[in-house]
Amino acid sequence: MSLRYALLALLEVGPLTGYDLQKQFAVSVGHVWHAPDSQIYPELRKMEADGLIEAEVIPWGNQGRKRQYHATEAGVRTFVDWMNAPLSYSRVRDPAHLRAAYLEWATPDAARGFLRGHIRHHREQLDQWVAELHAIDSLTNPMLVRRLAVTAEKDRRKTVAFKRFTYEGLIAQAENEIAWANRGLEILGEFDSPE
Amino acid sequence: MSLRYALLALLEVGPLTGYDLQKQFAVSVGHVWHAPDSQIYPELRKMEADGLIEAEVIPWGNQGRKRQYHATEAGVRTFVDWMNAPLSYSRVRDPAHLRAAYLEWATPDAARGFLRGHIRHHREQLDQWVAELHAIDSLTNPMLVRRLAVTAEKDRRKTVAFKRFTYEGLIAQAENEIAWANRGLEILGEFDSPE
DNA sequence: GAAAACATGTAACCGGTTACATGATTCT
DNA sequence: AGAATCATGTAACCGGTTACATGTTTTC
Repeated sequence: MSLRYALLALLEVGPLTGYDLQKQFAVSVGHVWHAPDSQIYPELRKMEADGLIEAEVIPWGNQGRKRQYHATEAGVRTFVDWMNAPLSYSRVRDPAHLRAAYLEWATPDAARGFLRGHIRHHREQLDQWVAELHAIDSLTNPMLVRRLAVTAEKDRRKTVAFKRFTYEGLIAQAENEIAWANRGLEILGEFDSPE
Repeated sequence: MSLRYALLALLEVGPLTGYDLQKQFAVSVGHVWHAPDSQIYPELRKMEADGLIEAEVIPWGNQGRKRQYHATEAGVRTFVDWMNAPLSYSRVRDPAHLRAAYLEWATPDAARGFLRGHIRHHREQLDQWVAELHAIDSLTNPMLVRRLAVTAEKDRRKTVAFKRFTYEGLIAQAENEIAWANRGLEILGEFDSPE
C-alpha cells in the first residue's frame, strides 16, 4: 500500500503526468520503492477516484493529450497522516539468507556463485546510491531542486539532511551485505582447500 | 516461490506434519522466511500433487489422523537444483527508507516515534537471532541436531558454519538498522534544539 | 523517414495477508 | 471439566509481476 504514498510524495512537489512519475520510479523514489508503469497508471486512477489527486487534461501536440496530476487537499492530508502514523513492519522474507542457511546443499561452485552474485547485486545498488548521494550534495537531482524551490528557507537544510540520511542508510545496508558475502567466501575457502 | 524450498529444506531432514512445519516457521526457518499456516497447508498439497513430497496418513488417537510428509527423490532433486541455481533479486521495496526520505513531512514527535519504532523492531529481531546463534553453538536447536544426526561427520562442521554465517548476517543487518536509526535521532535533535 | 521518447493503459496470474472455520487429543 | 496443544484447512482480497497492446510527438 506504500505505492500510493510514494506517488503522493512526488506529487506534493508539483503536478506531474503518469509518465513523469514513472520516470521518477526509474530513478529517485525507485531507489526505495520500485513500481512498473502497469501498476502506476491504474493506481493513479484509483487515487483520483478516492479524491487524493486531480487530473488536468493537457493537450499535447495536435491530437495528443496527457493527464497531469496534482495532489488535492485530501491527498496532502492523507500523505501527512501516513507520515505521522506508526510504520508496520512486514514479516521477514529473505531469499538470500534462506539460501545461506542451507548452503551446504549447494556445490562449492554454486555456493561461490551465489555469494559472488550477492556481492555483484549489492555493489550495483551501492554504486547507484553513492551516485544519488552525490546528486544530493551537488544539488543536481532535479526533483530535490524542485522540492527545495517550494520549501521555506529554514526547512531546506532539514529536507536535504533526511535525503542524505536515507541514502547513507541504504549505502550502509549494501556495504553490510557485501561484507557478509565476503565473509561467506572466506568460510567456503576454509572447506574447499582444507589443510 | 521460496516457500516451497523452505518447506523442502525442512523435509530433507526427515518426515514432518503440516503442523510440525508450521511450528518451525514460527521459529527456525521463520527467521528468514515467514509463512502462515493458511499458506503452508495448501502449498503442501500442491507440492504433493507435483510429486515433490509424499504423505503418509498416520492415525492419531482414536479418530484423529495426520499427514506426515517426506521429500521424494524428485523433491530432493528440485531442492538441490534450486540451491545450485542463481538467485534472482527482487526490486527494492523498503517502507522504512521510503518514509525516511520524506521525513521532513512528519512532526518531530512522529519522526522520533518512527525511528524509535525502527530501533525497537530491529532490537527484537536482533534478540531472537542472538538467541538462535546461541542455540546453534550450544546445539540446543532441535532441527539442527536432527540435521546433524543424518549428516556425514565430515560435513557437520560445514553445516554448522553456514547456519552461523546466516545468523551472523542477520545480526549485522539488525545492528546496522539500529545504528542508522540512532543516527537519525541525532539528526532530529540537531533540528529540534537548534542553537 | 526512422528512431527515440512521450503517453497510457489492459489482462492473466501468482504469492501473500487476513479472517474465518472446525474438530480431536492431551495435559492439568 | 477446561485449557492448551495438535491438526487442517477455506475464502476473499490485495498488491505486485509479466506480458501484451497501442498510438503520438519530437528529434535526428
